[in-house]
Amino acid sequence: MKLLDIAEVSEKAGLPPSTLRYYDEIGLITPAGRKGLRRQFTPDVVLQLALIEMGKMAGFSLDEIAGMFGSDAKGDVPREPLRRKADELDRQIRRMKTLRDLLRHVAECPAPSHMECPTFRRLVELAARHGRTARSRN
Amino acid sequence: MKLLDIAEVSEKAGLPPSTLRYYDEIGLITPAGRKGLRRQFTPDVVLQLALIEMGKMAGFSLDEIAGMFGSDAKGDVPREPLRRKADELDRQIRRMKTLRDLLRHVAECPAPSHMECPTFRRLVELAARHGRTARSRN
DNA sequence: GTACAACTTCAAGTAAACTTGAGGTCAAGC
DNA sequence: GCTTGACCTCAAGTTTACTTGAAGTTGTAC
Repeated sequence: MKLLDIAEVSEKAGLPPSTLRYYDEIGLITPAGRKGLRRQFTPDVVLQLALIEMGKMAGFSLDEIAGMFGSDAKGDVPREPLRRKADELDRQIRRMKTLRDLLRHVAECPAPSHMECPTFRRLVELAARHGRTARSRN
Repeated sequence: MKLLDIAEVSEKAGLPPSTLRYYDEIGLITPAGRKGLRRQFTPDVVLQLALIEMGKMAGFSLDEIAGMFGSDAKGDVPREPLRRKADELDRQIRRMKTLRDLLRHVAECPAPSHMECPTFRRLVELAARHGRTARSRN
């Protein structure tokens, strides 16, 4: 299995080397080894990084992402938290759809101020309700 | 029209007063007036705040959010950027659905390490492709 | 066998989005 | 009319996620 050096990973993942070093430092990714001082990565790391990017875009912190996928070696990831995160994602997807509709509406709507447009208000109120049932304390 | 003081807004919006003052400071929200030193808000601000929260969860910065909804008074929001943001949201929604499926799969999957599970790899590769076509430089 | 480009470490800096704390103001109830 | 608690301002601190820069190391090509 051919190993990649940091520049290759950087190019394939579209992330600067400094970020990869940082991720290594905090334990999000781990080089397969070193050649001299230089980190050598397995090709899988590119997939891992894609996963990390996805997690970030979904609003999870690097810590949370590490919690989801980083705890290999133990073999046994905590399944219930994962299911809860998936549910949280579902709620968030719903909110994002509302926001998308809202943006499209605003781009179309001729009302002078958004807050004066009944369609706009209805959409925001809808979204607010979704938010309320979803997020609680912390 | 009854005005709300900061504590009432704070409670209705689920945000600490310090955040509301900060949002005021950066111009994201604007009190209708002051009673002495105290900010007085119209009830609409609660809806605005819900909107801001949505934008944040969708990964937009406060600056971007201000750009979407803050530029009232000019009457004329730039429509094309809004449509582009909506499109970006669509792509992100797709990625989040993949991530959700991924999480549900991991919660179910008996494979010792995720990277060894072919279903997992397929999903990540799928998502990576989505990401690639979506995000370019900046 | 030496040059050099690409790596390395480590400390410090940056940006966004808040929070905290000290010290001050003031509207409302008694 | 005075106390009090909720507000205020302003500066400084915090967290997350990186980036930058200085100074050192090393694999590869010549």
